[in-house]
Amino acid sequence: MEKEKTDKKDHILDVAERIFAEFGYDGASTRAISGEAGVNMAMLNYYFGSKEGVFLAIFERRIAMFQQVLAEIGNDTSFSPWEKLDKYIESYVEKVVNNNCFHIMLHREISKTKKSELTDKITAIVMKNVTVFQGIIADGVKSGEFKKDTDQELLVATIFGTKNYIINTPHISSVVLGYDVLDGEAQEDKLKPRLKKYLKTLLKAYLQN
Amino acid sequence: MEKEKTDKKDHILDVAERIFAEFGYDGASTRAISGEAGVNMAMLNYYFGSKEGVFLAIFERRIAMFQQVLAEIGNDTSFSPWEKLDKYIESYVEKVVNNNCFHIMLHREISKTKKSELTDKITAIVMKNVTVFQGIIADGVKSGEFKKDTDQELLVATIFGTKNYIINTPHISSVVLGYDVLDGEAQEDKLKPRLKKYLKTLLKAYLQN
DNA sequence: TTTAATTAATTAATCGATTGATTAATTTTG
DNA sequence: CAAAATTAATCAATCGATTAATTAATTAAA
Repeated sequence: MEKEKTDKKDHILDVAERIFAEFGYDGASTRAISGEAGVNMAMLNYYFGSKEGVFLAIFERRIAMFQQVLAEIGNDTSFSPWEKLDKYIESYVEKVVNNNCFHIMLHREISKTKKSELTDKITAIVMKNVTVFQGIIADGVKSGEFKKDTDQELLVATIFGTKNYIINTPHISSVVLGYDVLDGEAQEDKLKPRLKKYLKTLLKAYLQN
Repeated sequence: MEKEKTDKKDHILDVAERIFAEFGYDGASTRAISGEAGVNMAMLNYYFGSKEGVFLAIFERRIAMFQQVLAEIGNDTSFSPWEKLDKYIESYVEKVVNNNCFHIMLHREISKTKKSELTDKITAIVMKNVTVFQGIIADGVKSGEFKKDTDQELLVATIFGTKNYIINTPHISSVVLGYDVLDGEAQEDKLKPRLKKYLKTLLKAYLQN
């Protein structure tokens, strides 16, 4: 019973995540979400309080995933900067591609120039990831393993931006790459390994002495 | 009079572009747009037919800008691949930063996974730019000036993605870079030259033999 | 174990507010 | 005067949210 309820809630959040990715936060109506999820509209408010509550619940559910990535690599001193970089790329590409709906939803909201409670919250979450990556780069430069005269900040934009471009503009990137980047099978067979390899190569080209 | 009318229309589109960037297409109400522009709400429909008409009018107004970039460099055979690349970066960074509201608005809409007439239109526009860039890279590889074993498609994602990340997630990139990336003065003094230089360096590192 | 009481889950109907759009009347312009 | 521009008022539709009533599930009492 307790388990079933959680499953039902999870099902609603799964559907909501997809609908938010399809239509955007404002474009996704609670009727569309509840209808697609096969539950009464009032259940959304019963479970999550409000539409924004649904949105935030999706976030809370995924935050754990993000922080796991950080915990894995973050302050592990047994790895070299290059190894850390590799592990970070591996782990991050994996998580982002697997949760592309959430990722698309997140970035659509954060791209609103008007500040709000929501954009602040999202910014804080994303910044955690950025900071870890920045730390790895900074350490590598400090220890002399990475080239000195690099633009560390814009390199951040490149790594996250490349990944965003592929995931967040699927209509474009699917044409460029020649296969549907949102298709699960294509992601496993083609996109993930290719993207990992490319990002590593790119970083090496730019950071190597 | 004819001139004034055009000015008024342009003013409305300027305001609408900003509001769309702030709140997204669905989040931006026609009342907010007309109110901010200081015109009666009915004028939007009188001039542009509908809310979507306003949105499309913004596009039509900016498309010229995009195609200008293409015309400048596109098929000019007097430039070497490296020169073309330089010019493309210069021109593109300039246009995108100057029209960041439009750019944000465009990418928010194109990130909707659900296909629609609108996403198709936007995709077609963006693809024109992508194709030109791809052509420059392909030519360079063909002529032997660029390294052979590169991932040309993902390099596209990197160039456009880096720029997108800075412009489309201003709350993040402003923190990372240390200044407001949406501020006109900071854009001229810091962002533009830095971004141009970085992208050229990055391309050189990845493409040079 | 059966039954009564209590809580949780779910539904259909409806609320007021806001949305984009339209109308008809008015003002401005040529 | 005639055409274009502009306004205030209002339209139906949709939005998120709430209500009160009903069913299902859990617990307590006998």
